[in-house]
Amino acid sequence: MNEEQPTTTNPSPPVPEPPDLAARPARGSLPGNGADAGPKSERTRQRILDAAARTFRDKGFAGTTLNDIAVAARLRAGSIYYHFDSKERLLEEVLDIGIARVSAAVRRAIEALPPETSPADRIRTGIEAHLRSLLYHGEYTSASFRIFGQAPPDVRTRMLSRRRAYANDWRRMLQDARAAGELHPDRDLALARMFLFGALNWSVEWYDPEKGSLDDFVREAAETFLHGIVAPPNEAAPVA
Amino acid sequence: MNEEQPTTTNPSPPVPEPPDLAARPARGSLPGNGADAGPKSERTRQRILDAAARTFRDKGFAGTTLNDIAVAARLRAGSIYYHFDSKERLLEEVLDIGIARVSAAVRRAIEALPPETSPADRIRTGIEAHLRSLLYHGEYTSASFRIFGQAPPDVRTRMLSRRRAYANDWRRMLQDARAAGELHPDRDLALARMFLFGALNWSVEWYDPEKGSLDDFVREAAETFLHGIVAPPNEAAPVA
DNA sequence: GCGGAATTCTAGCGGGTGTTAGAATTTTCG
DNA sequence: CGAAAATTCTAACACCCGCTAGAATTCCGC
Repeated sequence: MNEEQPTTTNPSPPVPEPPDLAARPARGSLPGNGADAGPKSERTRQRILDAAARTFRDKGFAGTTLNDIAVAARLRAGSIYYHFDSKERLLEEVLDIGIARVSAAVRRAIEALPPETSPADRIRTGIEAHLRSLLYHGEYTSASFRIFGQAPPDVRTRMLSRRRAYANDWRRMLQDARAAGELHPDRDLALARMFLFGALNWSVEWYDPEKGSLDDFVREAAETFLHGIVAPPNEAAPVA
Repeated sequence: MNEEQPTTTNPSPPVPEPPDLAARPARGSLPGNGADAGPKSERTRQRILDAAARTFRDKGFAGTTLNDIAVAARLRAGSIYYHFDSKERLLEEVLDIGIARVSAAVRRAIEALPPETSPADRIRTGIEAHLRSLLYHGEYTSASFRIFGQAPPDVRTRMLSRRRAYANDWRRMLQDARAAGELHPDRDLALARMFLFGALNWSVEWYDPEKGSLDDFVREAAETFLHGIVAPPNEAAPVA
């Protein structure tokens, strides 16, 4: 299931990170230059983060050794402490990146829609964007959703506010669709939203990109959530 | 999120366990009596299992100490080894119980239906049974679905066959419904099935029994999966 | 209430953990 | 080039882990 991903050296993904992620303290303060740290060690920082995300996802938080991460990032365990204050804060940043990437991708996709797009179509677009981002940055996003339950309590509560913000985006989208009369009036929207999260996030555990195009997958996923699996009753021609 | 469930002392659940769970070796072999071990230590065994399930679910496998379990089971860590061969096998039994309870509950519920029940109604019943059992034995079942990813490889592969068997039950139910013409012909049934698992199992993370009756919840869940959230197009009276 | 089996506890071994201080090395740039 | 800053490594500390052997205790039929 997790036997050495075919990713060769993990090319940094061509997705612009949301710039406000976390004003990182950067232990070695720069002398005069107040701007960003030299990109020299920034790349090792990224290597550590990538390695941590992948290892956390595969072995869990407590099951991951700082040495595991160090080996994957091609340095020694002690050196990690030059870039991060503790194992816990390393986890926190990984979780943060995972949530931030997904929620930013969804927001961007929806804002790119023409203003007259119907609320139901916005939901469809949101689902597709969530899935794409979830499956593309598998290391961070699936770590974010698999490891969350085992995070130390303080980390978890700090993450919860970020989650809530993302959940609010979806709550709003669903309410808009209902207000437009596009949703079945009996549906419980809170349940539907949690259902959706469960269904979508679980896909990182089983989706296999070799068994069909990603485009088809995300389209079909949105369709299944919006319309269910039961055939519409209008011109049902019962076979035989 | 999991701050001390209101369960006081975890009363042993009144659900008859499937009897073929795992012919447990019972280290202290009995002299003449070949039948089951004396119920004396059987209850401590259960206490250990309950404590292990809850602690595994809350802290993950590697994050759980044998001492954590021992404290929750009111004995000393070394004593656990009288009942179980290793931490790994303790995990294995917890996972096993979780899967077995859910799949047995679903099978039983469906076999209790009148034979003329339509395939779609069978699916509805299956969903409701899965959810009920999932939420009722929260310790084992949610451990089973949260911890699976962090289990040691050999444990995981051994569990996978049990999972596959349960998945096959669902595959069959969905195929029957399609053969009966009750499902939308375009739907991808493999995707729908995984969607369903994700949505249902995620509910252990958020469902709050104080916010509405379980009956309403499971009914609404089945409805959402079967028909989706979008309003049927027939007599759509656009408001405004 | 005695005696032997069943169950639990105590104490400890070997090993691996996160973390740190300081030395060693590499990078940067005047 | 050479010195100062940035980065990495080495070696160790204190601690806790899963697990085991054997002593201590509890249980239970006679």
